[in-house]
Amino acid sequence: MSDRDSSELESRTRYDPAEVEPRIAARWLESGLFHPPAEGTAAENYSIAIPPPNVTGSLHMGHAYQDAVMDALTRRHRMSGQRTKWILGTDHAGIATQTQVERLLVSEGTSREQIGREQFEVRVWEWREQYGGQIIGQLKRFGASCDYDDERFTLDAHYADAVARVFVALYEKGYIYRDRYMVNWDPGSRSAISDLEVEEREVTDTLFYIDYPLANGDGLVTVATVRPETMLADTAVAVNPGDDRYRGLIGETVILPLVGRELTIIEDAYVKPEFGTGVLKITPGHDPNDFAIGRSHGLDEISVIGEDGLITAAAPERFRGMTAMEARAAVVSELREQGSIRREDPYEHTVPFSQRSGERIEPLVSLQWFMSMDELANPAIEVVREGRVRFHPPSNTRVYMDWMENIRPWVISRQLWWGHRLPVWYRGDETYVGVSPPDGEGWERDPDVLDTWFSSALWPFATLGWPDHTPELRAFYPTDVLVTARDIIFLWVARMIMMGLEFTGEPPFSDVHIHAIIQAPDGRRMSKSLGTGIDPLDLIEGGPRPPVFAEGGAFPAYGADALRWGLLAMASSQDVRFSEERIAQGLQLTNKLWNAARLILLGVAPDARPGLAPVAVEDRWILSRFERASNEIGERIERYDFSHAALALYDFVYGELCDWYLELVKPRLRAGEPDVAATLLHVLVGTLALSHPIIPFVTEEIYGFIPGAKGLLAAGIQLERASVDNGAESSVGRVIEAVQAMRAWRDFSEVRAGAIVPARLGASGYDDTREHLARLARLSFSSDGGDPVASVPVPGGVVEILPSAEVDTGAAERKRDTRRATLEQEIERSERKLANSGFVEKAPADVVRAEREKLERLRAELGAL
RNA sequence: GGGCGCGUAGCUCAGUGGGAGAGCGCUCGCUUCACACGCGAGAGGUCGCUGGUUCGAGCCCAGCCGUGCCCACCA
Repeated sequence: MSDRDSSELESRTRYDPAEVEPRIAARWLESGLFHPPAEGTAAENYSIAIPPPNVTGSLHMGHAYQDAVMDALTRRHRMSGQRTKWILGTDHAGIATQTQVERLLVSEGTSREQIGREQFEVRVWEWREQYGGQIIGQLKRFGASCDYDDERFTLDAHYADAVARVFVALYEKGYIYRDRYMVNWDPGSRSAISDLEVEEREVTDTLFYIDYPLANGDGLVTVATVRPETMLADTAVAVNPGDDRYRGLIGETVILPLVGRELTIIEDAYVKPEFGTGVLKITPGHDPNDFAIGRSHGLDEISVIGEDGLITAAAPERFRGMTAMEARAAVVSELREQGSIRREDPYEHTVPFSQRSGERIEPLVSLQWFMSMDELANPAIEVVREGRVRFHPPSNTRVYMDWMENIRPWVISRQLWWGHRLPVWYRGDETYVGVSPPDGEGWERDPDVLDTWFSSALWPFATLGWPDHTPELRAFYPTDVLVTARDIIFLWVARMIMMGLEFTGEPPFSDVHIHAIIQAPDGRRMSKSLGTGIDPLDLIEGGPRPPVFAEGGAFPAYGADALRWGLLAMASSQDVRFSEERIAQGLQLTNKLWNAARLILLGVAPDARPGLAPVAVEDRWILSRFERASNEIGERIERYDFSHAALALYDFVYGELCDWYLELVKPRLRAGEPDVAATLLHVLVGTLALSHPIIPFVTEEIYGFIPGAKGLLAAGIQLERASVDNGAESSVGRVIEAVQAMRAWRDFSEVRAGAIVPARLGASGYDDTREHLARLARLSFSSDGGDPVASVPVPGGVVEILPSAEVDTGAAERKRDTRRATLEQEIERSERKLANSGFVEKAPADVVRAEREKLERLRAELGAL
């Protein structure tokens, strides 16, 4: 270590992430370490494809957590020497991006319709130029070790070509087809959307009971509906075939009020006799159930509500041009006037809303492109069943299977302008589907674009150059693991598996880690619109504490390491509340590690090097404990159990390395013992390497000060392994217990904190650690002296406290009484347990033996008092 | 309606059959030459409720209560 290093370490008494992290991030990026050569095979290499964030989005807490997980995995594998690629890119995010730009246009007093499609696309690309780099910059600041030299975008020319090829191939196989069918129409985005983009919300509507007179004038039937305006499109009335009340009416006709159309009374088992009146109006044009019934009975499909949300020419003249809600009011008012409404009840139920626009879904029959999923689903079910793709935790397997086994066709066309335009052209009745435009005159391209998730489904291989047989594809596909939250298992994970199998013959990853969702501190969803979001960058660099926190004020600059550690530590179950305390704990950990390193690096000789040369029992102890911690943390990470890995790391650094080992060896370090310097450096470097995947910045920074260290810690290091040493563990474990017992006694007995207390060691097993006990408990051992004023039990015997001015005998006496009472209680409990014949006969022998030994110990201690 | 979770110290959470733990907060004591974003020692839980299995239950089983999320075509 140079003098400059030394004086720098001397002065930097606190770890300052705000100063360190940007500097380290820059070194990583310059190193080229994150851009692996496209060599070897996917089996020997390691790769993860990032769930591509929206191109114009910014890093939110979900990303931060997910990226901490992926980076821990990526860094760990890279350090082990594998070629490791974290595939990076962004998603064009059709509806989301288009909506943002449309909002901008509105604020400029124009609209996409006014400026036209071509100009609109220009504006979106401009928007992308302006905001597209933001999240990438944030990932760099976060320390995510993605391959930034190889960034993809789902609308790149090559990617677009892959999308078109997939479309054409599936069309040629007959899986993709055009059809008039009922879809979820989102009036907000004026597009069809898929079932997965719809969410059900509780609303209170009015249930209207409306009389439909029989055509023969002989009475009427009453139907119940919450959407009276759709009656304008009724094409039948249905009853349950087993419903005796209406059996005689089947085949009869009723007159549709306000319209006058004759409707046949049909029978269908779907109708629930107990609901309403047991008579259901059938509106195939505006209700998914009615649509199905209509198709099976061959009914007409009338659309009285158009894609613009207005009443169409299919309805009576006087309703035309009204919005659906206006039409409802008009219909109800006319029905009321003619006395056709028999009842109105408030009715609570769930109705579909668009997740995107938040508007109520209008089910419509529409001409759209669909994709049949059954053929693709079967192999995707098979790979999971065979365990070639595994979910972690495994409970998600069932969620996946249930959905896949009941999969329905997917509406893939969207009436948007931002996205992959369908590779489809029309001329009169002709349809042409191909990757390039058809020859000849008069062809018109389909204006629609594909659902964003269609292109996302190709992500793991389209990013690597598919359909070309690139070296990247060979080296990094299939990827190893997919890390995501459970909300996109269907939207994305399932579809990637299906597409991967169909087009590459292999599943795109072998493991799927479904991680916890971080909720706001108050338990609500973290979301910008709810005001419950927390910006990860505010935690990293310091920023205002948002209103979800009661305290207010500003976050300190915790740094990316603290955020990463905190997020990993807090998230074990499927939902977890955000806890700022955990982030603060992460900062403590980085500061602790920094200062432990300062102690070691400023204490050892300049020519000291890491080495395995344990001489004292505590050296063997720390090496053994490190070995265990290393194994445990490694296993936890490999099993996607990041919270326990993070907590185990904290426990090792605090509870073993700093609290005990460093305290135990301070005298030897000051004395300049070369062996202890070697062990200290060895353990320090080992700890840095072990923690690097979780807290990369501070570990890299410290590594730069290790004497003789070359290159980057992120590249991995060679470290000789020690072995577990049970003897050393038990010997040091014993002295730790003894020190704690002595400190507790001192505190209780009100002995002055700094006082050295004369004592006599009346316990065995301290041959190697007698001096440690004396120093850490501030005792001065002697072999003579008068009667002890107190006797403190420690493992293997007692420490007898000799009279001195430092010890208040009254306090010592109180201590003794308390201890006596505790001992008596515990002895009674233990005796009772051992007197229980059931326990002695049935419990395992070692449990019983341990209980007997404990009882003896307690009795001996009581005797000594 | 079906499924997946959760309910343990004031707060956020570990703990899956043999004497209740961590971090933060709180109390007491320490300006001990790595760190006051520090060190040491404490106080504080009938482990949601009720039954059951077991020699023994925070942990296993059943039911109930509370709470969060996902899926689902009852007008």
